[in-house]
Amino acid sequence: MSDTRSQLKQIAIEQIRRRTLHAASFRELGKVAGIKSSSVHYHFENRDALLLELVKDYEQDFFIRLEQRCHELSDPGQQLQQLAALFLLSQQSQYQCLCLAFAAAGDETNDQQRAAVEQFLQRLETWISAVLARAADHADSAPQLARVILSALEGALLLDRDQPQAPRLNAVSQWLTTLIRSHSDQQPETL
Amino acid sequence: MSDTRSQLKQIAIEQIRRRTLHAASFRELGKVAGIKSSSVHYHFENRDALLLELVKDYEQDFFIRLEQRCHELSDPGQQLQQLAALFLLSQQSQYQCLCLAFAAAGDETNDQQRAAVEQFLQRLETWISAVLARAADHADSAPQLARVILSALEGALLLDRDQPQAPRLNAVSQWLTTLIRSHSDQQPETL
DNA sequence: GTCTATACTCAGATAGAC
DNA sequence: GTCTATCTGAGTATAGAC
Repeated sequence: MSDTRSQLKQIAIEQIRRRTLHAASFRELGKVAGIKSSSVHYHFENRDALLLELVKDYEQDFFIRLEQRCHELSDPGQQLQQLAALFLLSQQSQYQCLCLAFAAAGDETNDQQRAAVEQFLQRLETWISAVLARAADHADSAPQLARVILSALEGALLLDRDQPQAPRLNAVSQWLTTLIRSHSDQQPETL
Repeated sequence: MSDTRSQLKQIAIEQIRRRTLHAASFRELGKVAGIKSSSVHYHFENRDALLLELVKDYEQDFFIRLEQRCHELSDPGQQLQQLAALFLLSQQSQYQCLCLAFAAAGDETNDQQRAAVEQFLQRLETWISAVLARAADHADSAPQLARVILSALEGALLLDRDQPQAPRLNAVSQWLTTLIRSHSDQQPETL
């Protein structure tokens, strides 16, 4: 699977998530990988093609990890916490959400890339909504609440950039637990 | 107040909020204003100085508008709705939050600028928290809930970029009304 | 205040040698 | 696969003419 190629993709992801989309230039990728930018062009048709590939990979990887974590969990509240844990882990590693970085880049992305980002967001919204629907009597409001939760998680991750204590993301994570508690019957044991 | 200077600042704000921080280059500002980039340098020491000025202006303008809207409102629920309305208006005009654009720009900003952004965020958090504290019995959780609300509003605004229907931001706005309803005694009249 | 001219750097992309 | 060399265009910034 072409070692250099996948290495370049990994470097690109790091640049985007730790810095900005803009920072993932062919020159920079080459510099980090120890080759010239012209050699990077050998592995990818152009920059836009690479970026699109990254978004699609990201969606795959994200949901694989999410499902792995929720795999043997039946409680909706615990599943939501796993999602929050994924965001908290990301924050601790000083990683942004790749898709949010794309969203923030605005017209520096093309239509295909924007569509791929939107697909990721809607898939995650759908996932959250399905979890909520199983949690309580709020089956009607689940899609709406899912949008709020996604917005809060993504917003908090971005706002807590350079904030080691992650005050916003922790607040969101904590809020999620209270949300589920009021939606389901079970009592919390130890917090 | 130097017409050209304030015009350049206005153009810069538009570039950042409609596109990205990156799009607010001296060349671009000059092009839109009809002068050369070297002439832009006459009005601002350098780009970083301009950007810092913009963030400080933004904080001022934002809270002036917010206070104007809440001026003769005593109900906390209505005040929160005015905040949401500000975000919805922004979305309709296809404007991002300037501070979120800075946050997303990561290391393309300097320490001073990041500090100014963080100051804006904390001031808004404090404002929301104060409103919440007056709303109900949740005085303890007000600061935490304020962080969730701010994250949700900012996140939704960014996620709904290029989404004319603004599904996330509308969901957040609606969620805010239910929040207050359950926190206060009064019944909603007409939505 | 604005211009031209210039210096330097960075970006994407391609041609052709090895 | 990677290199050098090159083109084009964009960015910050400065010096000095008008």
